[in-house]
Amino acid sequence: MLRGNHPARVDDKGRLKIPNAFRVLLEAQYGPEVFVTSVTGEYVRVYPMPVWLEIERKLAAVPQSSPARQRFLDRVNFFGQVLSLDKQGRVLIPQLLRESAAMSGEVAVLGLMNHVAVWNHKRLHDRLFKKEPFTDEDGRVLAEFGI
Amino acid sequence: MLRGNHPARVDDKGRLKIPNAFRVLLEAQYGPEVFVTSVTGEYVRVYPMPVWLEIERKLAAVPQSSPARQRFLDRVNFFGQVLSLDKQGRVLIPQLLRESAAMSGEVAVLGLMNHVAVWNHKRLHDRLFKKEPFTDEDGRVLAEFGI
DNA sequence: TCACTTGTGGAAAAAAGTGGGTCGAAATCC
DNA sequence: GGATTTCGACCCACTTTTTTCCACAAGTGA
Repeated sequence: MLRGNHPARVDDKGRLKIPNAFRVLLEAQYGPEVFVTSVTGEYVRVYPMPVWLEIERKLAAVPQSSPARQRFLDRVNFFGQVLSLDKQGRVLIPQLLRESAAMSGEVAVLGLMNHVAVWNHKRLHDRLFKKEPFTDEDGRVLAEFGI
Repeated sequence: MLRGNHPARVDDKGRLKIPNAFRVLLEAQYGPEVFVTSVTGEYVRVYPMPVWLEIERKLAAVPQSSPARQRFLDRVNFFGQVLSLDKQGRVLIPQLLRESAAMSGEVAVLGLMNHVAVWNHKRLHDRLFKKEPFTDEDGRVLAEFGI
């Protein structure tokens, strides 16, 4: 299970090094192939191929796709691509994603159980701590779960 | 059960020595793996892995995550990492936490039953005695509980 | 004082991450 | 169509970081 944030960087060629802590788990459990995509273009998600196939299966099982669901799928496909890790454990982020999701320089690779999300570090930090400052509501949640 | 404050220090390499009083209890009851995180970046919490998994389980059980709760989780994940104690009973605090939570030099390791909180000593002291001076209200609480 | 535990610092080894270079395929432009 | 450029795949070598291990210092109690 993938958890926590391992910082990484996207180099000038657009290659993202998957931090080893994640890479080892991913490869051991799911193999070298991944599906890279984004819904909003704000950040990128990297799914191990088997996990992505399962998601696809679920989506296909829905009998009549609503317009919203259809649009969603179109978006995912617009940005989507099957990739595999190179010998150094890197994936080449497609140009389209690099631009919209600001995949360059410092990024945060977040473990989300069976896949990872990749954010431009600054973008995520601003979002979590500047745009959305700590509130009383947060305090309540904190107390509720003892975190 | 972990209680009280054991001072410790974070060395130049960012390694935090878990005071032995805590370490022995932690390892004996939960093993060497911990989840280190923070919500605000102000201070750090170190959970034995089994304890953290239990919290995760509880969080997952909440049916519809509110935006507040989701944001909260994102924050925890942003600062989080799975680590394990080395042979000397130290954990390497991730850079991100070292910076935001001022994890260097003297720190206070506070026992909170099933996990510990780690504060920069000065920061905690200032907070408790300068920013939040002792008030009549405190006196009342003190009397109420006979502390 | 001596044995023993706890905490500290740092060297050496191993692993992880980084930066390019080359080559071939595909796209682009005369 | 042929020359030129761009881009991605693959590979190699270097640098940096992390881990592991060892040894010593300080503190404690008998």
